[in-house]
Amino acid sequence: MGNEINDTNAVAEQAPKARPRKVTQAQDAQAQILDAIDELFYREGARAVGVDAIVKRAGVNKMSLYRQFASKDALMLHYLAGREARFWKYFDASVAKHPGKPREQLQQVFVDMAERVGRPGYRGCPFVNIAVEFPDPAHPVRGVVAENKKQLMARLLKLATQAGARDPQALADGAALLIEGGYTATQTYAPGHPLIAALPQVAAAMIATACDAAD
Amino acid sequence: MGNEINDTNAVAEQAPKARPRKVTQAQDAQAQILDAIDELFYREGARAVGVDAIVKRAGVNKMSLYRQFASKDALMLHYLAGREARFWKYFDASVAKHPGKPREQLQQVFVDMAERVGRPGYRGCPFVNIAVEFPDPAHPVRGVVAENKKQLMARLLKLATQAGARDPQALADGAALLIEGGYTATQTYAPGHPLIAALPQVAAAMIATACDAAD
DNA sequence: GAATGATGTTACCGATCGGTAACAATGCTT
DNA sequence: AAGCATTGTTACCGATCGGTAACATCATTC
Repeated sequence: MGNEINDTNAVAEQAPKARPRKVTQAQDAQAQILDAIDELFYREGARAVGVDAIVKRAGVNKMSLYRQFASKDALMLHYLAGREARFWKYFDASVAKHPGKPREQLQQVFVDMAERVGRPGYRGCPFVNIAVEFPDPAHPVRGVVAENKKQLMARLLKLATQAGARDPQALADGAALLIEGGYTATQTYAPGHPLIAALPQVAAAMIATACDAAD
Repeated sequence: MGNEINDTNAVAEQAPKARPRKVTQAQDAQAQILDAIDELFYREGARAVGVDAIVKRAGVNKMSLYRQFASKDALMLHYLAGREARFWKYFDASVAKHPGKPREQLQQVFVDMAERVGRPGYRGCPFVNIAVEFPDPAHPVRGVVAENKKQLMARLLKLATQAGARDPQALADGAALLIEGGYTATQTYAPGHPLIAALPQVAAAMIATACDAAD
């Protein structure tokens, strides 16, 4: 509601010790912080990025950060929540391209993933990265990672079942391994490595073997 | 009242403080340091482990470390060299179990790997981990990782070719993706997750599809 | 206009980071 | 015994880590 932008640019009267001060709404600061960590944590790693770098990029003050978030751990949880939402947005978009055709849906997941992670500068799966950065399984971030992968496995199993695989769990396992492998290969090999481009074909062969009649 | 605490600068006259001092050979200290980093870097991550923790665990002095190694980066390179040797020892051991049978050799790589990485407390592929911890592709450690994976791909391609795959490169790509996926899944899922145990079966199906006559 | 609570700013905390200077003690060589 | 290089020890460096106290300034409400 209500008020206009504060005009801090009125320099008509310069008080001797009064310095123009930028006043930000709490929610604005929060949004800027979330934008900053989404970029910084992903690009450089949560462990490597300090709060000073975060506030600098967000353009807010450090105290503004700590009045919105309890700790850096809390920041990481918010970061992961945002990344998880984005992940499912991608996943659902792939599925939505082939309504009622689970086999094509599963295949499309790999096609879109290969396109996405194959781009130069791709930095890998944020869940994989943060799991590696925080080896302690009891660390809060590990819970978010586990939950994401658990739901992913459930979705894969559902698709494999709907696709008519003889052994749906086996196909879901294979798909899950290929997904983790595709993510990781972008870092150990390279985002543009032919291995990444081969991901859809490898998945296609796996799906075909699992679904087509053989025995 | 003491001014003896006050002067930390000039310690001229003091009682003879003869203290027993442990003297270690340089090579002994070096070996202890290498043992320490092999454990610490792998267990907690190279980024999370400080040199103070290293010298403490190695039982040597910090200066002894810096007289043997130029920097922490140099330590990480030594660590990776050791890990690479161990990796190829495992790989060659799997291959050696089936002389002259490339298809069984390739399969055995997955069987042994699943057993190894499925153990509780497994902390993932050291190359994957350090690549994630140091996002900058120009960092020295990334070169070691790239070289290891490049050689792995070459070995996989060789095995796939010898195994008579119709498209050896496709099989090698699939195998490489499964390997990366198996490593990573131990961290994002868990070392004891059924997904890891399913790795050999998934690989077996992939190998069969790639090698058995179809068209 | 005064009170009030939210925000901005500065300065600081203890701990740890990777790395080093300076010097005391040792062992080996001659 | 004397010299000498190597090793052990302490104490320290500047930078950065995550996090906070204290206070100045703001916007809003009474």
